[in-house]
Amino acid sequence: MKAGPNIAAIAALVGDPARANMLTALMTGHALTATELAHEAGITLQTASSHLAKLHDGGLLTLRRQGRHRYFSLADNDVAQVLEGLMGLAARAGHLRARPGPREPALRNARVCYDHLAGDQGVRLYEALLSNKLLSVRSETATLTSHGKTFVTDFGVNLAPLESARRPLCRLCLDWSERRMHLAGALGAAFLHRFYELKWARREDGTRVVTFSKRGAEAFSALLA
Amino acid sequence: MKAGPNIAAIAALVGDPARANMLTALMTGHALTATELAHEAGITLQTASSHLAKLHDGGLLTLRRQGRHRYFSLADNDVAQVLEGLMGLAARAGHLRARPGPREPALRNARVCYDHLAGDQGVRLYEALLSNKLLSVRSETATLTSHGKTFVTDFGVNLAPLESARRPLCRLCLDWSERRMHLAGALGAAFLHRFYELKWARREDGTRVVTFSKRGAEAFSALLA
DNA sequence: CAAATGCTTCGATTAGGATCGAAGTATGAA
DNA sequence: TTCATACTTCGATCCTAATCGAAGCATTTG
Repeated sequence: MKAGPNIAAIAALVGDPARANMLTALMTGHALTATELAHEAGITLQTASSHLAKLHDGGLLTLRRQGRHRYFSLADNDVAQVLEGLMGLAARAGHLRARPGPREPALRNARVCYDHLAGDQGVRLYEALLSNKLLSVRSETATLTSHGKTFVTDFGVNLAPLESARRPLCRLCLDWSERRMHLAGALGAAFLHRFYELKWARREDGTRVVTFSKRGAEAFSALLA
Repeated sequence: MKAGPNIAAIAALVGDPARANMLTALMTGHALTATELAHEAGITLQTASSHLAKLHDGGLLTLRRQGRHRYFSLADNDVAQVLEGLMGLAARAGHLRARPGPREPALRNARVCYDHLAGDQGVRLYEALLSNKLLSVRSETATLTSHGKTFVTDFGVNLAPLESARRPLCRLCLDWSERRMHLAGALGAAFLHRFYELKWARREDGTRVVTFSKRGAEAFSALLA
């Protein structure tokens, strides 16, 4: 017997197909109700309720009661990151879902990872910030340079509330498709939110796919130049 | 049904206690035989054989036949990283192993993560390299600065074979205990190897714990200063 | 208040897979 | 060739946990 945390319990939680489907659905970053998650996983409400209780007990989900609804979401970005890691291993092992479908390439190009942009475009954003010296990396949390702060503010993101919040401003997250780092944390979320706001991009309903409009893609490229 | 890799299959592999024990044992980075792993997990050889076949099929383990032994090891650092991530979630959820024991603090201080140094000391090393500008981070793979190359060579690491190898020289890895980045990749492995060589540190038998000698700890601190 | 919606708990069924004994295969040593 | 070691395969057993129907609880709406 070895010392250390018991990973089997947590992994077993993710290891059930129904639960894995629910967790995958929550990777959009949206909070979903028990009913929605049951539908997503293709099981009855009773079964879903039991699964959700387990996931909640295991610390993978947070629960927000609102009226007669119970909204579940991923506990935090750490959970999302482990799920992305598992996706990486699964993709490599060739354990792709039944039908890769036409969405697969779109998913690799740009997708929501909990609440920030991942995929090829997510990596592009992160790398551009680095090479333009707007971001400097040190330990897990990157920090904005003074140039970076100006840049972000000019782009229309209000930094003050983000900086005072408990959540780290900049964090790094590893892609399963790109196998490279991209920007997470409050700033990562703020960027994606601003892209939506400017109508540069939008989320495909019920999926993690993010599509850039023609104008949005051009503006995005110009921003990174 | 969502698009994307099937994480349930992989997670289920890790989700069985016997298999999780084997994987945890392999986090030392040492290759182990089926018999050793069976003993480690507390199961018979037949059962272990079946589990190992599944882990191998799932791409989590690599197999090296040597004589009448079959040596299993983790497929690569990606697998180790996901396991570390799971440990982080498990530790947080309070799902610690039966008895934390006196090894737990030692494990947090310094331990082997696949083949490089993790824990508090691992983070110290990484941060010192960064703040002394011996290492610069960009995307997932950090790179040695020219000062860094001199430093590493002076320390007694032969860089040439590492640089020409297929394995990335510097990679980053996230701790479950420290929740911070530390140095992995060929260079991370080389550092740990050199620490052993200089007798600054040694591995506790059968565990992931790394203990620094008094002289070793002093020398290590001096190196990072 | 009653009715409807959203979710949980209980109980019974069922299926998958973890386990080990026994027998079989492969490699090495004598 | 014979024996021993290292491991795999087969088959039977057993147990956990996933599942859903039915009933119960909570909250909102009318």
